[in-house]
Amino acid sequence: MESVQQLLERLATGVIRQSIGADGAANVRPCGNPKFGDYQINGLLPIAKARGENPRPLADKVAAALASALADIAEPPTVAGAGFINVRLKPAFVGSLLPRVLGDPRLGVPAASPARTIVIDYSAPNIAKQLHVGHLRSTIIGDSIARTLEFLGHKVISDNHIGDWGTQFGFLLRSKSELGEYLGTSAIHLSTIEQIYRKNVAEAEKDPAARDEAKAELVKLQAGDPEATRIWKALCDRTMEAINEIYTRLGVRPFDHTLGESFYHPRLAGVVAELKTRGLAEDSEGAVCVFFRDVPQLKDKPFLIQKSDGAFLYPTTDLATVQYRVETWKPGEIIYVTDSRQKLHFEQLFTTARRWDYPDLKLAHVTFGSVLGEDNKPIKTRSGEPIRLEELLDEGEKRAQAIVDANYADLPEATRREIARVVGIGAVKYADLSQNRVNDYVFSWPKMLAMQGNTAPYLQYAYVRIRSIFRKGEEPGQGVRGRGQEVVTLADAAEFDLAKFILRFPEAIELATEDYRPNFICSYLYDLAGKFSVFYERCPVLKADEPARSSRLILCQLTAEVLRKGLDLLGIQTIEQM
RNA sequence: GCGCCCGUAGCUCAAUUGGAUAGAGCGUCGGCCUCCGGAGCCGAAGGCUGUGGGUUCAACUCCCGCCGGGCGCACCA
Repeated sequence: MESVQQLLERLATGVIRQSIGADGAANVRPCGNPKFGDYQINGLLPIAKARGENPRPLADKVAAALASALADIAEPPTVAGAGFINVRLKPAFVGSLLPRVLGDPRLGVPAASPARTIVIDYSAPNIAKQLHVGHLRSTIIGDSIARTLEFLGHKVISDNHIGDWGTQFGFLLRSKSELGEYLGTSAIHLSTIEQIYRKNVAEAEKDPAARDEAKAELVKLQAGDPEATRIWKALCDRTMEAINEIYTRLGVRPFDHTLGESFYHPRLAGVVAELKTRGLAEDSEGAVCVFFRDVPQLKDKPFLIQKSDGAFLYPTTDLATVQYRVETWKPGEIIYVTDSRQKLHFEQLFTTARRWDYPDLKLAHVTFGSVLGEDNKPIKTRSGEPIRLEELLDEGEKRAQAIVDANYADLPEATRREIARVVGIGAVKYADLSQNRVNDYVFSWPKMLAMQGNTAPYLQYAYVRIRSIFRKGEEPGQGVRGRGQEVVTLADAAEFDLAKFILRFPEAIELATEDYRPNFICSYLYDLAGKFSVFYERCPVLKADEPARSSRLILCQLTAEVLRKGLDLLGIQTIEQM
């Protein structure tokens, strides 16, 4: 269904055209300050400027015409400031909308039009390595963006671009008999594989013979040697098994595709040849490069697609990946979620891809900053190693468990454990998603697990309190829907305020989608929970007389559903009690 | 050297993409429990948005210059 903002935009733009004959958009925004009203029309200022007229008289004219056009929707609009038109919604209009939102599986969020095919590339772990904090942001930000785009009705294709090819396998395969033993018999832990890798790297640093052996192993693998290939395959399988366990714990959606770098290997020579033929790439100092001489920021930053020894590089694979994705899925857009340090690489990649064959393809690099420790430096263990995701999730659950045990000793143990799991994992994810992704953020257990402030536990608790009303009142919740009640009465200011805010869920989704910023969903949900709290303190639900009781139950139900859906778009679960 | 990103309350962060009086949490101070879950709610104090110019009816937001911090820049990914 159409959102309130869209409705106002459509109507006001029409009125502007009719009343003053201008083509400009109404540019409807929520009012920054509620004292002015609910929505403000900002579009008259640019129109007046273009015409060289005083905006106030123009705005007066439009406001007068709007009064009748919006008669059922809003109070007569008023003009304020430099030429803003303020719109104040009528309770009856808002009340009439709520049952429709309740009956809408999308909770009032309009479907994307047109729906597009969007490939999203995130997480991208490496074979033979454990997931660590470095993978956390890409994985959960990507997952949330994928969920949100899909909710809007787009065709989303998630593709995990695994690091399954490259020099690390030379070092690993040097120990292939050792690996073969482990991989052949039982499940080997990734930490053992990492140890073997580190041992070989260390040896190669000291001993040139060891280095040559590693190189020779890599060559064998790349030439398709059966033994090397078998071990490599087993390493990939074992790693993905372990990584999928973490994905399951994290609650990220399964990837639609997991196509690693190795998948693109057969295409690489062709990519280089084609770019050279097309004149986009050229030989330089023995290697093959793409230059961007006409782009000021990139003019002294070549993009290397083939080494002087003939080997291909990360950029080559990424170009081949674009080619494959376009051929296979014909997407309108490809989104990459990686840390901001790779920004230059993606600028080069995108520029090259556009020049190559894909001028109309939208390419987006969604960047994010580092996770910092309490010392404001990238978070590490005492020994300087990256923190493994497994440990991190363990600790989150453990800390949540301690809080739950202390507060709810009366609940059965299994219930407490489930609560701790949902709260602990949710807290870690929410702490990350609630922040503007471009900044670094400081990782802090006490803050993310706090019950007050913009945290997952606070929102989960808000949800639980609402569900508790339905349990207590023996109202099944779903019973509220389909009761056939047409109008919600909104007598109290707190009811009206909450109701209007529920109708703004689509705005939050739109903001979050435009710039791939899940934190807009977070701050909306936090504000929603705050408005609900005010309502909850001031307006008894179960003890209220009709029709207030039914109306309030609908408000409760809607708040709960929006909270649950919003958290779901963040990849965070809710529970019924905690 | 070149390029990119970031400087907002004591601390950790928001700010609807150029809109009206820059908002939260923590911390500090003060209120609210015969009432649906107090892990809660309400209120107060706290700001020259790093800095100097510019564009605009309007700038935390855009442009230029400084000062701080981070990151990246030819054979790793």
